[in-house]
Amino acid sequence: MRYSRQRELIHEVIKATNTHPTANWIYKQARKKLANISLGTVYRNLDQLTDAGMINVITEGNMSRYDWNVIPHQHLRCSVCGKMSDIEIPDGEIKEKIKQNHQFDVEKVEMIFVGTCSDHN
Amino acid sequence: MRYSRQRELIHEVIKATNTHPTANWIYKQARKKLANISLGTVYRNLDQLTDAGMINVITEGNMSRYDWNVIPHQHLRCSVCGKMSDIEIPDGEIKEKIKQNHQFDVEKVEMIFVGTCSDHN
DNA sequence: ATATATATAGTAATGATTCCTATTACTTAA
DNA sequence: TTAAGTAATAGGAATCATTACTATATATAT
Ligand SMILES: [Mn+2]
Ligand SMILES: [Mn+2]
Ligand SMILES: [Zn+2]
Ligand SMILES: [Zn+2]
Repeated sequence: MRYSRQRELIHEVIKATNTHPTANWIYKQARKKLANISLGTVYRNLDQLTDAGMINVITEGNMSRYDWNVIPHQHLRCSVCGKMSDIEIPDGEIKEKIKQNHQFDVEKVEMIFVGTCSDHN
Repeated sequence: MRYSRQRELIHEVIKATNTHPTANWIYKQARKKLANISLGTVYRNLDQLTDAGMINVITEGNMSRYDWNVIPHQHLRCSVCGKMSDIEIPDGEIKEKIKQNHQFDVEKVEMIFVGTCSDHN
């Protein structure tokens, strides 16, 4: 994967937010710095950055969301405002139980807790 | 929601499999009994059955999958063969901790454990 | 049996994502 | 410092899941 200004910019955009943005949001931000970057380029680089382990992708729902935080963690999604926030859940014990009870080797854990965030009391 | 032969058939198709099928798979099965049922009808009824709590929908990945089992449970997805199987994870304790630590009311828990199933040893 | 409203089939539209291709721009080695 | 060689890009077309539209059909209450 050789250097490109576009990929660096896309990575910077993702690193600058905690909102778990969509590809289109990243595209719009990137265009502010590089007026004619294309949406295809954004998608291609998001895939490459994901494959390289430099970002994470969250595939729940009808649109993928991207995350600069590659340390394993899980998410709370508010069904009222749509905000997605981080939560740490230790999953070593769960993985071990799944291995024992189902003979299933867990590589990746995806938990989404849908509910109402503290902004709506 | 008034009776229709199409909705009954769609529900029957879902109840007859443990594969967590997609809308298109359900459509193809349904056509075997009702040759000109339309895909739009399948989608509309899947939504209605979901809203009525008669089936569940799994929204991980790029296609929704449907589940006759409405008792809360979670899923293992094999990245080799794509098979999706059920797993029971007690989540009451997790929900309580999320409430205390994040002031977030969890309504729905979606966990997917991606890995390798016992068919590939 | 009739009226009313809901559901359907068939088709068009949408929206996210992927694919295609001529051109551009990193990178490496003379 | 050039000049390949090749990976990456912009722009646009294509794909695929899902949703919207609409004229017709059907369920259900009276
Ligand atoms: Mn996160
Ligand atoms: Mn299930
Ligand atoms: Zn909220
Ligand atoms: Zn498998």
